[in-house]
Amino acid sequence: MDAIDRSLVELLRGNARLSYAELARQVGLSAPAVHERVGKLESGGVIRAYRAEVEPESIGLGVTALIGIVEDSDADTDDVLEAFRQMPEIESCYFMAGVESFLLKARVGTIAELEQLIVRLNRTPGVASTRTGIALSTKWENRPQPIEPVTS
Amino acid sequence: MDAIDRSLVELLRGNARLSYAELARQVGLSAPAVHERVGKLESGGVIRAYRAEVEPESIGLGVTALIGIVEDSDADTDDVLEAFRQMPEIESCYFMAGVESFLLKARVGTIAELEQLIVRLNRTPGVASTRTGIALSTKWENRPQPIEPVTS
DNA sequence: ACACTCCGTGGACGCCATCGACCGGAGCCT
DNA sequence: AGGCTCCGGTCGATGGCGTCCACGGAGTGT
Repeated sequence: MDAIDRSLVELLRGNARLSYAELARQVGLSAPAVHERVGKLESGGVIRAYRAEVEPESIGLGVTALIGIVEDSDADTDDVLEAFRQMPEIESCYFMAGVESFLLKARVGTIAELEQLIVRLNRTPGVASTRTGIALSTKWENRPQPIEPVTS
Repeated sequence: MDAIDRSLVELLRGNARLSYAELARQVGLSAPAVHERVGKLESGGVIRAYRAEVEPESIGLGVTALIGIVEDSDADTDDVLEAFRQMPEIESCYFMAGVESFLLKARVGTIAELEQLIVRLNRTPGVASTRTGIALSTKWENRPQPIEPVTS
């Protein structure tokens, strides 16, 4: 993970569809060298995936909610997690410090669907209570921040 | 935005680096047809960007926090937003219903940096108070959910 | 029926991805 | 020091891909 690798990661975070040839020009290596480096970043787990970022409304997901979860004192956290994993509406899941063990980011089409999701969450074994906040608008999301040149 | 467009969006959400030729095979069209459709999805704002998803720890961003912001009663929301926009640590920014006007997802390298960020947030004109939750671990993030075949 | 538009196909051509061969420097053993 | 090995790069070749363009059929309004 040297300076060139960091440049490659930064370039691909900005535009995942850059060709190897273009990446090579940007970092001053040959295309095969870049190909190999990127391959290692992928198999080494640094690059997890390449995703198109889509306007949620246009795929029928206009409602974004952030939901805090309080667990029962005797809950099995792994089971709760597994239940959440089965709910495709939950796009992100953080295990948090604090009273609320989890914070979920969920996306649904309508408020009615959100209601159903919350009911399902509250019914989930191990879940004591939920607290839902609705995002009225998303100002930005997953903005990549420039990589600080830390020598590691 | 027909069924084929939805397939293309779904394929690219799963893997943004698929070639046009491969997309074409998957949806049963020719490569130029796919090229044109994807171009229209991009310029029409449906596809906003293509990003590599990176393991945050490996780029020195091991600490994730979710921060709720309460505004002063006389705050100018646009100014507050603009101040947030200047802080690269803030990866996502949602305008929320409820007492906390904003919910921010921030990523920093260390707890010390988080402390500095919180201080800066509290000093920001228009910000009355902040409430920070620390993510101990990220179970998953930005998992794409399958597109429901809504006819719109 | 005609013309127009939209959206696709097929062909062509230059660039790109990817493989294999080669090469030079770093580290190490003798 | 000399030489071995390994790592990681360049170079060259080739098959596939991206992308432009000309063409054609379905649907539509006049």
